[in-house]
Amino acid sequence: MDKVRVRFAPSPTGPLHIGGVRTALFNYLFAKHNNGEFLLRIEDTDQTRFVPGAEEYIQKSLEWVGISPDESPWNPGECGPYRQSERKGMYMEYAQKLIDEGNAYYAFDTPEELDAMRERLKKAKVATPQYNGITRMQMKNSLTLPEDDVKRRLESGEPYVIRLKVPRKEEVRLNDMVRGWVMVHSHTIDDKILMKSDGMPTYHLANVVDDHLMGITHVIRGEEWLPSAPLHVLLYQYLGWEDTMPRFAHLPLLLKPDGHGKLSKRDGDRLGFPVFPMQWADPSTGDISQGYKEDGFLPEAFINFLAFLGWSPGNNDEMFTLEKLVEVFTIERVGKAGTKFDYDKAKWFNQQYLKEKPDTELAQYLLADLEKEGIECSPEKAALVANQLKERVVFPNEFWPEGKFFFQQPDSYDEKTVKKKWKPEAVEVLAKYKDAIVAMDNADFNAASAKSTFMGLIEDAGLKLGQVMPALRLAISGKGMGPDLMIMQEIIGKEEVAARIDVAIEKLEA
RNA sequence: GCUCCGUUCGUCUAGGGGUUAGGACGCCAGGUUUUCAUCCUGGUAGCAGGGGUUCGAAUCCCCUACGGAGUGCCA
Repeated sequence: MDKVRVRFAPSPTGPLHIGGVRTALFNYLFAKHNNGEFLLRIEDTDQTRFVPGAEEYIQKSLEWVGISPDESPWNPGECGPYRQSERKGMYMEYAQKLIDEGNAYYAFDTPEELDAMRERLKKAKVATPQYNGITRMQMKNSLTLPEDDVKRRLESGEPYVIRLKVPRKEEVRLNDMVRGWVMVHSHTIDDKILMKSDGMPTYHLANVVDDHLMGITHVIRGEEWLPSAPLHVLLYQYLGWEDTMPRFAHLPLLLKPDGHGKLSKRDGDRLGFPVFPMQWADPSTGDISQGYKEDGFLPEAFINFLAFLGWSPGNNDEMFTLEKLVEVFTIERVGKAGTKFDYDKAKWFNQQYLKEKPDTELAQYLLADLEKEGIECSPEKAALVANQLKERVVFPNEFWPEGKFFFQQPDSYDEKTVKKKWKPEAVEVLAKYKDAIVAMDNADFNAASAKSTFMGLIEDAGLKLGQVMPALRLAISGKGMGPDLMIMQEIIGKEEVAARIDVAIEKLEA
């Protein structure tokens, strides 16, 4: 058995969306599970749709999630080039072979003539107007025109395309790894254009030729390609490559979370969550679309979530690192039905991974935000703060807004809590507590000593915890809820705690 | 319209002739916690419908319905 080689073949027509990333991921997982290679090929045969920056975006996105290809335009292997536009000269040879063997032909119809043909057929109530075994005999092509006329047109430089001559009556079968045997009658396939008038191949030809030349053993792509897969099978047959034809696996589509239809680039703005792995600025409009990376998703959470869109390990396990996914991933466990995207579950995955991260690593996110705010902080303190916060947030970029009070005096006090819990008897205890800690040695002040001091005073006053604790929290953080109050104080420090109590009393008693 | 593909809790899914149809997210309730979050426990909710085959169907077959994709000198 040849070495497994798969490819991800995006078009650089804009940012990759999560459906594309999932396709890339499944390709990667399949390749690595089988000790194979994962390559990337840029399918840029449509020059009119080229979007600057799209290719770089694809590269960066795959890098971010950790599934960089073994061969690609920016890391070429033996089978280059890896951009179809740069392979332009390679395709005509194969188109010519098809023509020579009677499996393809030249066509000279203009777009207007094609439109007219389709209109005519529609009026005649033909179910599916197509350029096929019947209609091609009424069009302008090398099958209907005299040989010398064809020759003259070709030599005069008249624009032409090359079309596949699809047989009239033939059953085309393919054994899809996800869907099993799929069979279509050749008369439902039309004479697809193989070479465009600009000299570029269409997807169909380029795809088959390149996959063959690059030694691709398995084609794993979205279900939207299933209807044209029989056409590709035909091409492999006519090109004489049937014995090395790759196996196909058509992945279920990613659907809109609400309503119906394929998930699209616009859905992100409409539904309020990203559909792109990374932020994308549209070069023509300047519009910015949010991305998972910038929104605070950890790549391992993003990958884990994506893997479960259309695949499952077959047991109840849910947490899988990329390495673990490689180990257990098989195409057999890919489902057939379309999959709706659930953002809540994506967030849950992120939180699970966030909680497991070491404090020192999480501290980096906080440190970065603090630097932007111009606040100095030691890595040690940042780690302590992250530790207190990590089980209460979903995204690392919430550390700063959620933990502001670790670094700054509260600029306001939660009204509801003030109203309910800022009572004279509590304030009295607070004042005593402040005096008590001011009298303490700095070295003696910590969560434990703060707690025993505070508890002692509450007991002396004949009050309960719940009557005083919220007032202290309010004074320190301005909030009615948050992390452990005693640990908070230890991190913030004795002097600052005392100062904040003073400020709170002053402000709230005014 | 036509061709192809699909359909298990709201969502992601396990289960492929005999299961109390399992798990996860969400939601609800209770517990833990000074509070919130985390965490723990429990609950809610599903085999699209109809025919077969079979002692027995979520599971196999057929039909219907619904959904999706494709139907371009786009990929």
